[in-house]
Amino acid sequence: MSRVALSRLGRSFFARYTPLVAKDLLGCVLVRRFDSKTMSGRIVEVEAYRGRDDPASHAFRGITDRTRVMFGEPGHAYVYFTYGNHFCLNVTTEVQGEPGAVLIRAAEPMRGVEEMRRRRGRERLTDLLSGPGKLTKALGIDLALNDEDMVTSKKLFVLAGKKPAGVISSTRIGLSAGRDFEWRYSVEGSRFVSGARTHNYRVRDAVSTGVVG
DNA sequence: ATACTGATGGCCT
DNA sequence: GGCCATCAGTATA
Repeated sequence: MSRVALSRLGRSFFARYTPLVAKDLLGCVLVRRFDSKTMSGRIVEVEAYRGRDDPASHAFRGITDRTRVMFGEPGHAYVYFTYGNHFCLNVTTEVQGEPGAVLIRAAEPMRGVEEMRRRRGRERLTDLLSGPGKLTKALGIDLALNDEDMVTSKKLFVLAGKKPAGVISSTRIGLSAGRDFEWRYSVEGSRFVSGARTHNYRVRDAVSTGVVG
């Protein structure tokens, strides 16, 4: 059995222009580790958020209690609670003092699938990590992990991965300001991105399995 | 396939 | 008080 040693992403990876970090995170492996369980997924969809130049960013209006970690050391988890129901996971970017973060929107399940199913209460692989709120629920990520240093953490980190063949950039989702930037990046052709169900993939699945809902 | 809506709570003006 | 970096369900067709 052969094994490829994947190395953890270091500080310098994150200390760069946020849209570049976002694009380079595609294909990397997000790992969530508990004492006895490990879950992981290949990142397939992300969004970049910056600061004063980005009206969609939480950091647009400057530093607050919530956004402080976006201004801090790169490579930390920025976790926030939204819509009264969900958590979203970001990784901070840019050099210390310069705000930036990449929202991890979707991933392809790898290790710990049964644990993710249990936490999500859903069976299909494409329902486990295919959206920012789903992903945090499946991986057990909440405010307790806010500001976690993902460069050194045993609980949450990112491994380098294979660069995807095709990358699509598009406008970001679920916001009103900042619609002009194409800072959403996704792996071309992936069935594991958010909203895939409402596009062509359901049809393809139905054909390949011979089952139509 | 698309549209909409309720849940539910923190953040910011 | 209004607005969300969301999701799951329902309605309509």
